[in-house]
Amino acid sequence: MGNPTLTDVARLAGVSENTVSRVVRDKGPIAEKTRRRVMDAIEQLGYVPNRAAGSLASASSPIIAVLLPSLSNIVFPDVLRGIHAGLAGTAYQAMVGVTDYDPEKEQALLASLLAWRPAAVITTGFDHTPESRKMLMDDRLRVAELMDIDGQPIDIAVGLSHHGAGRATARHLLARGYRRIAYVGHDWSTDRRARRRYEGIVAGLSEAGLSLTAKCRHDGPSSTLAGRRALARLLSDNIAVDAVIFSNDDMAVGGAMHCLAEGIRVPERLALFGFNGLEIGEALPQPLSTIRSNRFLIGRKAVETLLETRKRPDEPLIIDTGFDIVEGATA
Amino acid sequence: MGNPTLTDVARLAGVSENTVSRVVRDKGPIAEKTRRRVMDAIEQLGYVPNRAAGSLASASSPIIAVLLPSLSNIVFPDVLRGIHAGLAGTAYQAMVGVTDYDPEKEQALLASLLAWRPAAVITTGFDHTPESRKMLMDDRLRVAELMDIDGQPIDIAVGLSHHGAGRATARHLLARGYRRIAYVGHDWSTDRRARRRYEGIVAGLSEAGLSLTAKCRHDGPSSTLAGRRALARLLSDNIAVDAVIFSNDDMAVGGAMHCLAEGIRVPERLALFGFNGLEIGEALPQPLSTIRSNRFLIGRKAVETLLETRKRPDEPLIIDTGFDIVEGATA
DNA sequence: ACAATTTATCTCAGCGCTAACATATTTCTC
DNA sequence: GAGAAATATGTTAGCGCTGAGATAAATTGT
Repeated sequence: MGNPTLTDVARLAGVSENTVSRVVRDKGPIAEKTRRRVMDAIEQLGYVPNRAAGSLASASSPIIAVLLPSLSNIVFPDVLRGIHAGLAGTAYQAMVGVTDYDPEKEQALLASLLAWRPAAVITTGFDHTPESRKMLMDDRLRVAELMDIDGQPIDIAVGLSHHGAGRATARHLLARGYRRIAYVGHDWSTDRRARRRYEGIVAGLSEAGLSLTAKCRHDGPSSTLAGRRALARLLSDNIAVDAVIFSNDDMAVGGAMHCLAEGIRVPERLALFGFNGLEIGEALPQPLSTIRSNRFLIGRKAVETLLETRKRPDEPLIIDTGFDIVEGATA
Repeated sequence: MGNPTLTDVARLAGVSENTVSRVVRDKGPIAEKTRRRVMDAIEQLGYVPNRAAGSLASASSPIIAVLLPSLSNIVFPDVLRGIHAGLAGTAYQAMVGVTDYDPEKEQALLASLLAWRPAAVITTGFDHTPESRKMLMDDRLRVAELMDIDGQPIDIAVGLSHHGAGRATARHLLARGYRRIAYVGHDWSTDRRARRRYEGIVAGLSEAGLSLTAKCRHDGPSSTLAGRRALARLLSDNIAVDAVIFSNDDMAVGGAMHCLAEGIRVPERLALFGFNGLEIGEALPQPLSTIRSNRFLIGRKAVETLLETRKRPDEPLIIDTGFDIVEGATA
């Protein structure tokens, strides 16, 4: 019983423990002959280094703590994919916690993840409890705040301007001649970025001297079903509307389904616009007009930047992964 | 600099290190008065236990290694949600690796995750390299193999019978009077469970003396777009077909989109059937007929069962989370 | 060929915690 | 109120690895 340890390998290879350690970590000069001998011993014993011991001795662990608000729609799994892509081939491991958009939960998870002395923390947005903020302020810790860049990052922020995306949406629809624009959204007490986009939309319209013709907010998380129902509700008020901006693609796809079911001609009678650029939008009978957020890129870029240097930059760094308007056929 | 340690807390509280350790881990008898004193000291110093040290000393870590084939569609994030739900409130943490359906990658990730001496490993399916299998055989390690139960588990398996689900699909369509049934699928060299369902479909049809009227396989991962295109291709052959079974809901939703775009009446002219029971299927103009796989439950149940007892059962345990036919309106 | 480098390896203390056992303190029993 | 039993706390020896510095071996320059 008991897995083989460095000592076992060292004994078998006839070298000191430290030499084995150096071979394993590929650190410091090693004679090729010695390396081979050590590698053979490792192979023979099936040695797997004990990371707990390594972390303890080096006072740092190859762990990246990742705090995501949710895994319920594909957005954050996409970010997570990006994170894993950035981590692939390194010795680092992601340790994920799900906060359910709750800063208190974030704080609790953060405390428990910090117990591993991670090399970095990846979290979302700029809303943290004061306690969380205090923990994240520690200069020895790298911190990435993802998704949003409209704020003051602790260390680095990677994402896009949601206000800008909202504004771009408004301008796009205005340029296409739509004037009676409505908004269909979901609960943004949790999803602050949806709110930022909304504010951007309002700002964009107001620059043209306009405002939203109507709005309808579903009181809960976004979903296709919610979008479908919310659009139905909005239209039942019989206010003249020629375009609807949805809080995201899930909602927008639901809206498209409502139009299909009710025979509402899109975009002639009603234009639809989403946000995120999900694959499902492309597969609709008419591809959804939307804005592509580069979620995978956000995750990957965050990891790459964090691993680039062990130390924080002098000034908080903002990495804008941008967004693209996807023309589609619904607006 | 340097975080406060057990020793610091012990000194401040005027007790021995071990007492602090026992308070922190809530283990062994502690006088209420002592506990309070220690807690105060912990609070005052902002002490966070070092898990690396703990793991080293106790030769086990509160880590659950999770190996998922993909994060690209919502299926595995759903499982992961279940895992996190099961883990919430415990001291355990999930450490996730993504294998891209590649047993070699699984093996590499497994080796690297084992370096943390996790309490358990959660992986998917029964296909592992011999080396992986050897690592998983270690009796001190709990192992859960998720998604499928048609096989011989190492320790426990949690999931559903994909063969059974395929068979149920065939029977359901037969009972509804469909006879010319086609199959539209994706690449199953990686996704073995899709293949098992296919085999179940064939078996179900064959019990009624029938076989598939036509089939079309997209050479790549499943997606809405792939489903849409594959159905178009299938129908372009002009073979009389009155129902199509898709390898999963992503593909089926794509198929539904094709029908919407082409004005094919569903289910009168063509019935559609999926697999998974995704939310998007419910939001279609006609709710998709499909089979609900209880993905969240699979993840949660796996964790709960693993944490129930530290030791493996004498006999490999199979936990059937079942499946439900979702009637829908497309078949 | 001898010192000055460079390269390769070793020695050893200690990271922060836990397990096992020893010891002290309180509570009960008759 | 003495001893047994239960409860509460302390002592000590590592867990397996890494970092710093010491030492040895090979290479270079002159």
